[in-house]
Formats: sequence, C-alpha cells, structure tokens
Amino acid sequence: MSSTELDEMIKALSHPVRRDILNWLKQPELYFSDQEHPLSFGVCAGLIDQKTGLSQSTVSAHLATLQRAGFISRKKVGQWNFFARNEEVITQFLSRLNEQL
Amino acid sequence: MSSTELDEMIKALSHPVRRDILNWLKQPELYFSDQEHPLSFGVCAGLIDQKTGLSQSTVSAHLATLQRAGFISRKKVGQWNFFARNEEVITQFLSRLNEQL
DNA sequence: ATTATATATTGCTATATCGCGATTTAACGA
DNA sequence: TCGTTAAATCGCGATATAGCAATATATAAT
Repeated sequence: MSSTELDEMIKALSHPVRRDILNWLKQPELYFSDQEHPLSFGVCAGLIDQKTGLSQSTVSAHLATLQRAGFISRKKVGQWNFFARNEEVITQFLSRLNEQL
Repeated sequence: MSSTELDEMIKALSHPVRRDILNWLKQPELYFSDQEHPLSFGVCAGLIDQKTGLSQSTVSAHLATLQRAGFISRKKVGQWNFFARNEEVITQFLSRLNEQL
C-alpha cells in the first residue's frame, strides 16, 4: 500500500457517514435484514441510501469514495449494485496504521 | 473517547503533513538531533516548521489541530513551545479504530 | 417500444480546509 | 525601555468537500 493510497484511505474514513456505512456492512443481517436479495451478494445501494437519510446522489458519491479507497467492493447483479466490505484491505490498512502511526 | 472526538482525531490524521509530524516526533533524536534544548522537553515548533518546509503560520495551525485532537501535548518553556506525542492517546485511538472499523 | 426502477453522473451552491503574509502576543536580553 | 526571537492569531484567496436536484444510463418488465 503506497503512501498515496494510505492517504486516500484515511481521507475516505474522515467522514462519519462513510464510517457508518462501513460499520453497517459489518453486520448486514443486523442492519439490512429487509433486503429482498440474498445478503451474500452484499447490500444494495438503495438500502444504504435509506439508512443514511441523505440523497441518493450523495450516498452514491460516498460509496464511490469508499470503493476508490479499496474498503468496499461492488457487485452488479441485474439493475442492482451490491456493496460489501473488503475485509483483507481493512485489515491491511489497520496494521499499516498500527505500524506507521 | 466520544464519537465526536474520534471524528476530530481521524480528521487530524487526514493530512499527510500532520502524519509526518507525528512520525518525526516518534524518534526526535533521529529527526531533531540539532535541537539546542533537551529533547526530553519535546521538539520545539521552529524545528518542525523547518522540517516541513511550510510557513510558520501554517505549521502552527497543523500543530494546533494535532493538539486539539489530543495526539500531541505542548510544553511551554521560556519563549519556546515544545511538542511531544501523547502515546496513551495514540494507543487508545488505534485500539478504538481496530474495534470499530 | 414504452415505462419503471436502480444508480451513476452532472451542475450547482455552501462550507471547510489549506497555505500564505502580516500582525499580535509573549518572553528574553541589552 | 527597546529590540529580538518564538510562535499564535488574523485576514485573505485558492482549492476541496459535501449536499442537493436534475439528468443520464442501464436493466427489467409490460
């Protein structure tokens, strides 16, 4: 993980809504039990929109930020986009921060 | 540590210069061996200014940000201000992040 | 083909952050 | 008291970020 990438990751975490999203995705069955599709796909954008209470376009941008940072992945199924945490990346980020901070 | 405080801490880390400063303060004897005063006081602001290459006022603001977040402490001795890491706070921050992320 | 749904993208405004030079404040020394 | 040094604070312009509504795009359903 380059220092530029690390920077992008920390910046991605520097907004409370994006941290909330990461947290919700940690336990989808707890926060998105109402999803029609299997949670194994991930959580679809619309439900995340709802949960934040922000506009669709705003949340879409937040999800893009988290994805660019590598924290989440997107899986497109039909007309839906499902998001899930990249646990390996998150683990790697935390250990990098533990070393370097 | 409240969620507001956590937010302030992450935001404080979201600037590369501020992370640099925290890193330099980890090994003052390595990065500030030219300091006239004992390094046990901490590192004085002027030397940090120099090392960043940014203006005095800019660095002063960065140091204030780090201090507000709790990551560093200031010790005033005569006309100098010495800064040092708050290791306990940093450790606490890291463990909080490890849990919550 | 048309319509509906899901979501990304665009264009915009408002606010926050960064960096600087100039000024102020504080402490020291002559 | 006056000049010097250290560092905070102020005022400013430039850039980045956040939010929204509107639009575009892609898929699905009728």
